[in-house]
Amino acid sequence: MTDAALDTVLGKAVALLRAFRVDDTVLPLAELVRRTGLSKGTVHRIAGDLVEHRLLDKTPHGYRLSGGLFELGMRAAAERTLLELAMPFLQDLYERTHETVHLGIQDGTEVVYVAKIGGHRQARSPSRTGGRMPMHCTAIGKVLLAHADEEVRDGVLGGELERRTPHTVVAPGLLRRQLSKVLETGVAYEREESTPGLLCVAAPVLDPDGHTVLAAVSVTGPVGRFRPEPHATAVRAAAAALGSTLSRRRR
Amino acid sequence: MTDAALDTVLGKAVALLRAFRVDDTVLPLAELVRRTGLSKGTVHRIAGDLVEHRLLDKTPHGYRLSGGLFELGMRAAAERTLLELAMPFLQDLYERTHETVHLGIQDGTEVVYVAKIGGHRQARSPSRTGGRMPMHCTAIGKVLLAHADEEVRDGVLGGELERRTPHTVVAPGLLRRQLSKVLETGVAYEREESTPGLLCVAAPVLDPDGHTVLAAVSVTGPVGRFRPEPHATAVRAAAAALGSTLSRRRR
DNA sequence: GACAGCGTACCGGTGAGTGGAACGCGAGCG
DNA sequence: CGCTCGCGTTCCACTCACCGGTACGCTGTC
Repeated sequence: MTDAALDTVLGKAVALLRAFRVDDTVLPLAELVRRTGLSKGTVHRIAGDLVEHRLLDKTPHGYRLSGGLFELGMRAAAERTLLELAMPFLQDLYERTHETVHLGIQDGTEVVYVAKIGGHRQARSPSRTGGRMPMHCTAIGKVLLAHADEEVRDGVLGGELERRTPHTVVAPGLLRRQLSKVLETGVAYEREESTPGLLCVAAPVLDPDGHTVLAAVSVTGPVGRFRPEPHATAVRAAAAALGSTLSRRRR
Repeated sequence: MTDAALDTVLGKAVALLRAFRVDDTVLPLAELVRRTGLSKGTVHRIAGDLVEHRLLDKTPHGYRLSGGLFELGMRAAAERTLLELAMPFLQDLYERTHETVHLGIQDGTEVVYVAKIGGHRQARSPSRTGGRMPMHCTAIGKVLLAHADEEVRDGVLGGELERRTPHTVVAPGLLRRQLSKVLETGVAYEREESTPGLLCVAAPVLDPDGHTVLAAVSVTGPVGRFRPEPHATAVRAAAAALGSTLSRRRR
């Protein structure tokens, strides 16, 4: 899982930033040394530089990603415009369902969540804005996968399908059948396949011209009170509306 | 306005990233050269490196901040936890008012917006998640300023108060009186002081123990249909509830 | 067809960056 | 109590990554 070249200052700096995993808040120097494999002196200096450049904060217990990085991240063009245009639709969808609403895009063989909104009673899901999940075991992932390039689809289906719960679909044949059903019906379901106790419906945000997926929208709720099927049309409608807004904006 | 040292690779790289202003989407190489003052060769190389490290995307028309940066930014500890904990309250507030809801924190002498949610009919405001505004002419800013350290308050009031609209309060005396009223009443108002046509109410998110401001919440709407006063109690309630949640979480 | 602006590529000198070693400190433990 | 271990910090001499000037090719525009 070690990524890019560490032989340049920049590479090391990025590695340092990337050493922070999604639920880390503050990491001590030593931990950074361990994760990056860099020498103590180097980490000390680079982390210091990053603090000066306001990408890291130094706390008594170690370093943490700073608000400057948050600001910078929110300027990322694609994600931000998608987020801003989508917000009203997600908002409507939330109001209609009062369940957790997600907006996700594809990146490589994974899903990246661009937005997550929910109320007080929201289902405890491990997803986070800016977080990642595998495609094969989430509703959003299945939607994206169903509409993805054949290459990506084969890549995912060909690789090892991680079994995250007893319900995770790991048989490529079954999954493939689910995906073609997604294309027919316009919605994908997930039933405790990524996280025990969670159910989910998702629909694609399509570019009406190019027939490509831009993103996917979903509604998630807990086993018990929540049934995904009744929300299918609402999710599909929200996603479709967002799709036409996006393509209108594009010209 | 040129910030940190450009004599190190890292400084240059950060300068390149920071060269993207809030509403830039894609910047050509030449523009980056202009903004950073670096030599063409250097920009070319560093931008290329940043692309390899997935902090920039290269498009036919130039470079843009990439999704990787978005992901990284969403891991910034303080902002993310604040955002996640606040979301349900903001959501409630939006549902109650159906107007644009903001969550902002103080950074130096400015406001940084951590969240902005709104529906289809939202007021056209220049604010953006991750964006900045001056403190003296926004409702959130006034709230934060009123509760800020004396040092900060004096700094802002002592400096030049930018006149953004004809309604902007630039008289330090008047502003100071407004601020003490904020402390009395628990809400701040803005009436077309930052943007023509916009009205706003904001309330502080206080740490009940330390009596320090953690953030501020606001509701914004357009002149005409929107009157801020009726929403004062709702905003105050939402902010207070968020405050006690935050401090409960802290221990 | 000349020109201007852009993106790309190349290169030799040099100082920024390197990581190992050494230090002080506090916590945990026998 | 003294020992030790892990952590953060500082220092330093070597060296190679980085620099910016120069040169090239391409694409529009007047």
